[in-house]
Amino acid sequence: MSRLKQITEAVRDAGSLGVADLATLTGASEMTIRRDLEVLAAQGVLERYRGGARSLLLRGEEPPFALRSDENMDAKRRIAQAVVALLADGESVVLDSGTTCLEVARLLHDRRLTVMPLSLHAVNALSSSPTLTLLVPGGRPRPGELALTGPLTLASLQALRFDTAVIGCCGLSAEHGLTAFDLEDASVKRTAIASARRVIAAVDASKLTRTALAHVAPASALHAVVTDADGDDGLTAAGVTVVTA
Amino acid sequence: MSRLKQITEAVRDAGSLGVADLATLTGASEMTIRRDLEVLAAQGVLERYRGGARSLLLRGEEPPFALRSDENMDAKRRIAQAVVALLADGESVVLDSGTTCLEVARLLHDRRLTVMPLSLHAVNALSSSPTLTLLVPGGRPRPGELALTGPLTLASLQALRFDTAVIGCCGLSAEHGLTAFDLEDASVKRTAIASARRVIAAVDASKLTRTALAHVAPASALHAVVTDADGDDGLTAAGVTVVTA
DNA sequence: GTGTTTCAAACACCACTGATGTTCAATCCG
DNA sequence: CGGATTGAACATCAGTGGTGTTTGAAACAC
Repeated sequence: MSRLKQITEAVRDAGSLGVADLATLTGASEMTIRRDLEVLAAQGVLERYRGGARSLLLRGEEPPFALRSDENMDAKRRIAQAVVALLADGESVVLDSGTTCLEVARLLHDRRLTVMPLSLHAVNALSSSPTLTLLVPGGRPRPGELALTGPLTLASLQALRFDTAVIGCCGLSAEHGLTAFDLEDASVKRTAIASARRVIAAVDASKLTRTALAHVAPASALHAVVTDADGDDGLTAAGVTVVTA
Repeated sequence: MSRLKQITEAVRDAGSLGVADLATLTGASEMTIRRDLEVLAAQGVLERYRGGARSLLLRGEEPPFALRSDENMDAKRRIAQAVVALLADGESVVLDSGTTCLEVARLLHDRRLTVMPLSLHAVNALSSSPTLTLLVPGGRPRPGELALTGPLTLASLQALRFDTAVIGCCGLSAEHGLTAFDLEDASVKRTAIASARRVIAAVDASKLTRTALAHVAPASALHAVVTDADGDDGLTAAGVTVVTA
């Protein structure tokens, strides 16, 4: 686990912590801790005060992208591999934001597809590909996440029809369907789903038990769910194909 | 001058050249030359054959972005500084693609503005800014250049009204107005100009004598031209304010 | 105001990365 | 077949980013 994440969790659990405590905890020098706290404060994770920092992370809120990106890497990579196996050459694909979908993007680099990623991270991962046709949606990128949202994004999606939508999410259950932390994001996901003939959800197992604030779509809107553990949770009963990577 | 550019020009001037010749010319080893040629072939600059490479660069065609980006850096930076000095806080700005405008983007990082860049390079330069509101236009990024073009880009521009358009170009003269190498690019620039109240052209002196294929707008459509040398070329007579950086 | 704590800039250090050169076996072309 | 060319593998080296230490300044407590 990276020191940044270690600090984030320690401060979140304690509410607030001193620089010296964090130095002891991590084994790093106080100066390094200060530099880390500066980074985390810039990300909005916590708030500096003289001598320490206090957490700004609320329950039910998502930790910032930079801290999630290297979490569960192997699970995400396996899920991504299973997802790209479901895509046929020549297809047009809309690719959601999030760390799991970013792994999917990395695997698409040499494929022959038309892809519209909904996050600038994925756009950057794909912009050097000579083989695929890249379509960038308009929109306002959310800081850190770089997920595109807003009316320009919705308009870009509504102007097109895709063969497949690959959707990541923050929560998925048979009962509550697909849910997201951010309202704007949810509306983008909904529009992406509406403009695709086939919908694949890429969800690591930790999301299968969670439910987030914003409702995106019922589980029945999904054609396939790719996940890394066999916690089915009644999705098969709801008529969804569950693929275990 | 970078070795890549040196190789590009040598091959362009000779039509084709051997690996050994290039090694002697640049002072690098043959292996390094081969690796360079591989890079340049991937950029579409030249074509490999056993023992050497042949140029693919036509006259009147633009060398790829990666080779232009470090050309005339100081001139570009001075022009960019003069351009940002013309922008007031709170303004909404559409920022064209190209290397000069990328320098402008770098200087906007800490300003308070609303910016829509027309190239992914500029988007990346600005995506970490906490102070400005970044709007990404939709579109298809052109390889290398990463300039956004196509109907999605035009639609994004037409949906908005900007205070100022900062436009780069490939050629500018009082007689032929603003011109660009790429037809799609020209249509994007034209739309950007049409959706802005004020138009600033950022043009280094080498462009003031050149004229490219695609017509964008007459010189009279520009409110100000920022350039690095005082080669006026009759622009002032055409009613354009010329700012020399 | 004074003393203590905390902070940030400056510098040194180290690991790591990316670019380059060298070697050598495989490959291509005449 | 034979010489030239190539690309893979390894060694080397400079540049970079992250970390620790020092030191003077700033902030806080009294």
